[in-house]
Amino acid sequence: MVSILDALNPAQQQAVQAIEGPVLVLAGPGSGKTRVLTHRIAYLINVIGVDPFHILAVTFTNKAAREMRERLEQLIGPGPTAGLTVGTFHSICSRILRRGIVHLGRERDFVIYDADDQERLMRRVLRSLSLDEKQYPPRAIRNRISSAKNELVGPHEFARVNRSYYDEIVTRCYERYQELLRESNALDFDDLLVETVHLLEYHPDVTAHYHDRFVYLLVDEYQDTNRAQYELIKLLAARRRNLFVVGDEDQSIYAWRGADVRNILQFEDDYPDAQVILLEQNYRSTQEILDVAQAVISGGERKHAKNLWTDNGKGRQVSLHEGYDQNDEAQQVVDEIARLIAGGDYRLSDCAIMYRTNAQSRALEEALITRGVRYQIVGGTRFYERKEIKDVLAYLRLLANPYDGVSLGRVLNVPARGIGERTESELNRWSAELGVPIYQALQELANMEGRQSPFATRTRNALLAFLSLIDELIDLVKQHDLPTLIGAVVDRVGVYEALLREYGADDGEDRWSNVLELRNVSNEYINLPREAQLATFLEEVALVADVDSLDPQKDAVTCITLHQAKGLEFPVVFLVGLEEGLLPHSRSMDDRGALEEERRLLYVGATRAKERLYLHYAFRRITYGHVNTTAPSRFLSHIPKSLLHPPIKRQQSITPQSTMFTQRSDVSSGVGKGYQKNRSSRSRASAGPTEITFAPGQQVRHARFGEGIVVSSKLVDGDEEVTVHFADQGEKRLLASFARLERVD
DNA sequence: CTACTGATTTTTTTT
DNA sequence: AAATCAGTAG
Repeated sequence: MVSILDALNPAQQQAVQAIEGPVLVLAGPGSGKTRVLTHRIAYLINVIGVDPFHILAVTFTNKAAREMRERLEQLIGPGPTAGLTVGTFHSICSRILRRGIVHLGRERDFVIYDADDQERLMRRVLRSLSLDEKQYPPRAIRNRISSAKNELVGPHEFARVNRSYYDEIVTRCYERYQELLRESNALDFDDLLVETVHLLEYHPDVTAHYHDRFVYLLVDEYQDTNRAQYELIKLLAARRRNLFVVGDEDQSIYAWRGADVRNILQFEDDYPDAQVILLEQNYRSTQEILDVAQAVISGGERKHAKNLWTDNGKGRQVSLHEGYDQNDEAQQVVDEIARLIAGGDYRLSDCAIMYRTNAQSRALEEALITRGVRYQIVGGTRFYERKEIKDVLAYLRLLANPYDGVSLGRVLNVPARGIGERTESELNRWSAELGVPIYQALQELANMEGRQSPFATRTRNALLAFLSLIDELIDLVKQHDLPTLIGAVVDRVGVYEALLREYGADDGEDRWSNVLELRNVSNEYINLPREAQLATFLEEVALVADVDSLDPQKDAVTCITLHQAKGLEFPVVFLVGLEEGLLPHSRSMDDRGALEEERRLLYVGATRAKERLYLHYAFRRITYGHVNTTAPSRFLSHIPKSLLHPPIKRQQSITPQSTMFTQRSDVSSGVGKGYQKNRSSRSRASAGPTEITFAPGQQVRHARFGEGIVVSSKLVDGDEEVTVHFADQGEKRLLASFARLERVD
């Protein structure tokens, strides 16, 4: 009991022990706000005696939720945390909606559409309204609708407020889009929030239920909540008013996604009796790092300036480095990492490289590969966004909900089965005419006499063959557990053959191993009741974020975007690409608000560092395939020279151009080859019949499961299936081709 | 309908 | 530099 308050400073204690009612914690970076949240929950449970069942904590990512749970278990033991609800807005809304499904006037469970699905649906909308995709880009319209939804603006109100001709088009799309969503039994990402707010607004009994259920509400990263999330919280907290929010206006970096800092700035207006607690002491960084961060942020406009301080000591000076180009920049970073590791003070996992755009990771990746430095990369093309994965998932979603029009459209001709563009649009048109989902239209077609059919016999047969394939697969759902089901679907559909045909042997095998990995992931759902496995899997797959996959145990350098780095910390941080056009990004330069957000992004990045911070920019950079000379970021000019280690040129000094060229071409060709070799050898391992390469007793390491001992190994479907006993996880069966088992000697 | 080829466009950030 | 698109031959 004492331990809950023991390790906290007075301000933190005050927050943790706050009496009932609204509480606003304004917390600077590294001030232990996550700690305060965790300890607050522990305090509520252990000291106040609150049933964890009555506590709801909202985090920004699933990873943060998981970590909070873990720390809580360390603090008060696993038993008392059992009934606690911790999750992201989206996952919590998804759960509330599934429970309240009957109020939504839907009979079936819904599927969740991600950005890609949204865009496909929008294409269908545009086509059905005979609008030109060139003139009205689906993505732009989707964005428009998405921001409207974030502000809880429905089609009707949208039309009322926005009256330009273009907006009239958007309104029509919005309406049709919603119709099609409903027909597909689908909700898009934004709908999860919107529908939940509506559910609570229009169903007082449901709200009452949640008022009884969630007596204590805690929200992290409150500065990044959007209007819908704000309303949701307001509704949930209305009766009890035990709302505990934590945030930092200086770390608001999601305005482009609808986040509204006013939510945190006006908290005291919303709740005049709110206790406000300021956490200014920083426990993370050295004073030198904080000074630089402060200098960056003070250059901007902000409401209440915080005064960050630390007693961590002065630490090393932050350094600023100019590279010749992005490859040189990457080289400098990797050299420094190698130097730090060799010095023995740091491990690879202590180092993080942060950048503004995902595209910047490529040069870094190449440099890391050439030097043989292990790394994990967050972002880029996410696993669940890969085409082959989305295709398989589309089949699975279709089995869970055959009315899902986007998924149906996605797999209708994948693999190619003679149903082309023409047939597809005719099918769309026809089902719209009937006013039924496509799946139902196909069923009608099956019941029709051949000559009544709007399709030529050959086309009709292709469509009916597809329908019976789907029906055949639907029958499998009840018969198998999830991994077996996925195996069966993939097999019946002929995914492997299709991938080989489409991408050639090497890439096809790579993609195939992704599919096998998907099946592997599904193993985690095997203990659920069979009928819940598929739905739960699909839901969680839709809501995972990329940071969620970050493994802090793994000894590897982390490469991550500044946005995703929020909430993380590393002893050593490299911020790269600090140039005009990149940070601030060129797309943010003409808007004052956006520009300020870029500044905060740099601030967030700098404050991730505990001990060492390196700032990098390049003299020139290749973008869109051609070379541009760059200027150092304007934000750097706000940092007093005295705070920075004088800019260091490359160790050998900037060598004559010719040397630079030889050096770089060496590097890049080396990378090319190394990378290729790497890829193809991985592919070969999974191609066709292989040999057994793991022997019982062999010590191995897996990224997620840790170290283990090989129990047995056998050939299955031309792949090596290794059974490994892991110390923490028990026995797992893994496929050698993609599990990336490392041998430990 | 599919597969290939050359032209054109594209990246900001993500739950 | 890579991905997507449009047009064409089979």
